Amino acid sequence: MAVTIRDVAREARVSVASVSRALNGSPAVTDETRARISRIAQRLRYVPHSAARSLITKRTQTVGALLPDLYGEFFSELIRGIDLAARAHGLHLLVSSSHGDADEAAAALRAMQGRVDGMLILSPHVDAAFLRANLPESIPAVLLNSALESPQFDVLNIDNYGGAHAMTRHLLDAGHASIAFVSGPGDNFDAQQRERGYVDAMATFAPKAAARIVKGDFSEESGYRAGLSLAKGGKPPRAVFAANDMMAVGCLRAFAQSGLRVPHDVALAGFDDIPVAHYITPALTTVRVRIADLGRDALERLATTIEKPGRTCHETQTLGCEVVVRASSGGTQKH
Amino acid sequence: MAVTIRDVAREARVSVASVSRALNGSPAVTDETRARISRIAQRLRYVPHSAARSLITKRTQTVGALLPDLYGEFFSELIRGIDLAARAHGLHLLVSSSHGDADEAAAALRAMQGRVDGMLILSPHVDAAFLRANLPESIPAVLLNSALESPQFDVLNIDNYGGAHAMTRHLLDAGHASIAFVSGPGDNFDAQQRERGYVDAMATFAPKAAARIVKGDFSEESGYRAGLSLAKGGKPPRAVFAANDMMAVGCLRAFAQSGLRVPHDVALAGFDDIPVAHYITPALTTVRVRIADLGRDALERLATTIEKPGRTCHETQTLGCEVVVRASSGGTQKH
DNA sequence: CTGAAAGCGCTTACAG
DNA sequence: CTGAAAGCGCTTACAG
Repeated sequence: MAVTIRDVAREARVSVASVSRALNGSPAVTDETRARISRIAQRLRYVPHSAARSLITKRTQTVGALLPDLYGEFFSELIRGIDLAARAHGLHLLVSSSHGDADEAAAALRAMQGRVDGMLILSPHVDAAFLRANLPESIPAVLLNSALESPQFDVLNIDNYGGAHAMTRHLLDAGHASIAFVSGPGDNFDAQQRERGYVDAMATFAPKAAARIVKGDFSEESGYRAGLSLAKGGKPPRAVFAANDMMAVGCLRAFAQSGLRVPHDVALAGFDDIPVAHYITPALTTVRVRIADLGRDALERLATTIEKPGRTCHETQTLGCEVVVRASSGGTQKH
Repeated sequence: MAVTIRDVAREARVSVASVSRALNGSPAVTDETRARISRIAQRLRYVPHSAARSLITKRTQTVGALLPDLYGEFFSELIRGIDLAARAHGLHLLVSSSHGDADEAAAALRAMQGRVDGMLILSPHVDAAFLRANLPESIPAVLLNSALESPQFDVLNIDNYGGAHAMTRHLLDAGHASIAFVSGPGDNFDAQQRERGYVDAMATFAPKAAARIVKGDFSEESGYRAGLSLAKGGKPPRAVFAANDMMAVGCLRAFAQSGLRVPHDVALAGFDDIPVAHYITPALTTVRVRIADLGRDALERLATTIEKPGRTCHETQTLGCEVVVRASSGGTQKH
């Protein structure tokens, strides 16, 4: 049915070995033969059977991305960055997401085994024990946004701490003496780091002002509730720094409803720089994370590891963030 | 290195054939044997080599998604829907995007060949000739949002026409007698359909009012320019219907800058219902497209075709849209 | 430079 | 119910 290497060989009156060599660029073939074989392969629309090739080369030319979810701008940007870099390396991309719990993530990891030459893993369920149990040692992997600091793995993180630290400092520098923080889910790595950044910056640059933290869970709704509680409290802070943009959007709604004007009565800042941050009124001051770059860098690292399996030096790398000042913190409205 | 079926067979003191049968649920194996083999396979962490299996079964348990891009909410939602359904069917998902031109798309199609059991194709470069040249007849495929109406393929479209028609009618019903339309790129299938919907609805329900079309290209910037030209024109329309939400956002900016209040002076509507539509002020009236559902339906169709290759009846199906009334058209603000 | 042959790890008629 | 054997479509030492 499908045309195989034998069909090409027969047509070209050579052995299948020669066809293989010619098409794979082996030097042990005359240019003339190669040209003739190539022409015939093209005419026959021969495409090598990837499974057969994988079986013998032990390579699939495919990388897997294990993600907890596919919802929202963060993941689409991440995949975009990965995909772009994968194309550049001639690698296919297998995605697997929607893992509600550790068992599902483990199953997904197992299902990918043998189908990929390496994996990009971003999952809240991943810890050292999970990886030992579910990831064969032999398969190259890069962990994204992981608390894990093991010499066993390559880890690529966003500088949540530095970003939050810088934002807190920026708000203080802008003259907002009291800053409240709306935190993310307690078990979320990003959320923890951002909170630490806020707390430390407060301790360093405003040692007299008390840190004030209201709990949220990254959802707009939780930001709304946090905003209401801050607005109703006896003494609203001069600035509110939400651990992500969606909660900042919720705060904004709460403040508007409570008669607090942003930035006049209270400055507001978020984290992530999702598109909405730019389009709401007032535009949201936030910390920009170059998510596509994260995906690209992760793939580059993985590709390197795949190509040089001998390399044993695994490192943890952190990608910088950038404070973006917009109207919500009273700064100049920048694009 | 990796554990193979032979290792399991040796350990269980049976033939590889029995291991294969036991693990694949063949009835020709005693429950006892199966249990023992399963236990051993598990202990050894045996995972069947997918390439070897594919080579003989001619199945990869993988579907490919060919997309022009991965940028923005539309594609992330689409992939999310596809991924969810794929998981449910036990299928892996290979994504391939970023095809700037027809040649790149063709190369991507070829590269996927042999790696997937079927394809989901969404590409502006795809037409009948392209598919004839690059898609083997034998491989099941579902086209998304394609102008192609061929009995050769399954096609799944969004009801761009119906949605635009309904929105236009809604605006007219709400009392906005003059409606201007900001069009999308001329060569874009969605854009064409939306424009047709607007034009036809105007002709039917407001035969005396002239249709008024300003060119855009789906970008926020083009919407901004269109908005400026409408605001500056001698007589601004009572309502503006942009062919997508991003252009509506641009219009809003232009109107605010020109001193036109929305919805008081001019009503505004978009198409897509991206998240931003909900969060801008005033919230944007728009046409909601259930993109994740589109992805899911497409995968279901593909899975059906893969499972029953005999089915020759290919059909074109259209997914309905829904008018979402928010503050920008003066309607009740609905969530 | 070219070919015959082995072998990658599976599945599945075919015997028994 | 179980096993020996063929074969899926490739690549790559090994000879020549």
